[in-house]
Amino acid sequence: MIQELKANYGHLFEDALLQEINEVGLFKEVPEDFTLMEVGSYVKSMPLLIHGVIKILREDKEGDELLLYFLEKGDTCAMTLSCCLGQSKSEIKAISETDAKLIMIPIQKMEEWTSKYKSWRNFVFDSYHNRFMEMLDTIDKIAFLKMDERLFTYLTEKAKVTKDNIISATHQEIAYDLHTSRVVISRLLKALEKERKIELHRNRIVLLPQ
Amino acid sequence: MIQELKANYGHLFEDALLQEINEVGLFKEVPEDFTLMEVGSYVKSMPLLIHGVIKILREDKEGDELLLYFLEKGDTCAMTLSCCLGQSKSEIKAISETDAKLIMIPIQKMEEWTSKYKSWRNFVFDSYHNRFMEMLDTIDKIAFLKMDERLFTYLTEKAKVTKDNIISATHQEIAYDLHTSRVVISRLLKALEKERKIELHRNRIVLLPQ
DNA sequence: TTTACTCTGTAACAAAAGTTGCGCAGCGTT
DNA sequence: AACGCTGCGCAACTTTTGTTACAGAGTAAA
Repeated sequence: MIQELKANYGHLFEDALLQEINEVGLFKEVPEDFTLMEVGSYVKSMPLLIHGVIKILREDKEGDELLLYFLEKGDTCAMTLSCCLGQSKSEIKAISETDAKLIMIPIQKMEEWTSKYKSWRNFVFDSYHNRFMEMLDTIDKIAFLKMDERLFTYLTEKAKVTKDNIISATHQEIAYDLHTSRVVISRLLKALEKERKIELHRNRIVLLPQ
Repeated sequence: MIQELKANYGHLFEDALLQEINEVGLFKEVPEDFTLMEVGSYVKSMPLLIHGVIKILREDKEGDELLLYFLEKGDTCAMTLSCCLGQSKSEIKAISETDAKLIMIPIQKMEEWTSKYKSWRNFVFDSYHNRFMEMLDTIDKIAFLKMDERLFTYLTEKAKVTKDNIISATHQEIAYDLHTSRVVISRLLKALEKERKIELHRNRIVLLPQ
């Protein structure tokens, strides 16, 4: 584990902290589409993402979903931070978008490290900052963009995080992420295809270079 | 100043910290509708809200606005925190909803206190947590609610923070906060009046007890 | 009082998004 | 090949939201 830890967090944390992480951290490997966290579940540990992509979703009482943002390697989940420190339940859902590798840190260590390591404190603050910016970005998108623009940004961002111009998803899955209906997505995808921005296939969308 | 500081933050901070705040903090009193922060402005100090209500807005390139949430006494602005620590420009706009009293803390002190005082650290983390929850709430509202529900929640929340069932605002002002058009607001307000949830007057909306 | 301005109500229309229903193509299973 | 399932396309329609235009009410200043 130590190599992967160093590769991703070596520039952030001092050696003593890396050592501690290595001792208490639990290495975890999950396949694609694995539910890492459910709404309402208690948070017992905080994940450091080493490899892969995690998508963070919001869910309302009716079970409607909305994609908030993607986490990539080097990221951690601000909600977990927030919940650990606030001792509360998770307000979000986390699902692996690809297979992923994580290091799980027991929450007791978090407070300890916050006083002990300046680099850890900075990491936590930075994470909050980054997630805060992502949230603003998400709000911008739902508030200021129309569905066709949201859809296209969704596709490009998904291509970006997975580093693949081919998006493997059904129209229904995309509709869930954007909180709309399958028909609407099909309609708008068709329009994007007519504009020669994408190519449509079964279970697969190809982003065309502009 | 020390009394107002103690009254609002005494239970949070230890005496030594209160003393420091009292020494370096700048007391500031602003009237209603005063712009405390513009998008793109540099953040030089962090506000602790002592009295009044501040509304936090998001603005896009076209100048379209959207209300994010209200800050009340005991709150601080997470964006300021985030910007101070990240050394960046403000991404939001802050306007006093009522007249307000604040204590402005120079940003240099923030880092210092973060290592020095556990209570300060907790305050900062709690603020992040609270703001994070507010953001989720805002996202829920724009993503999952229709405009009529958003309007009604807006009115009840505004009544709650100002502690007044009479809301003094024009339809246009409400439209700006909810990022829609005046006509839409007028239409929906009329419907709410027909449902006997509100009473409409010029420049004034009365929330009726249910 | 007259004037000017702001705020609100309403109609008529346009655009965007959501809904329903159905047909068919692709694909794996039997 | 026949069957069944899922994914997609499409038409027709409804609802919601946004736009434009205008009239009248309320208010303040001249």
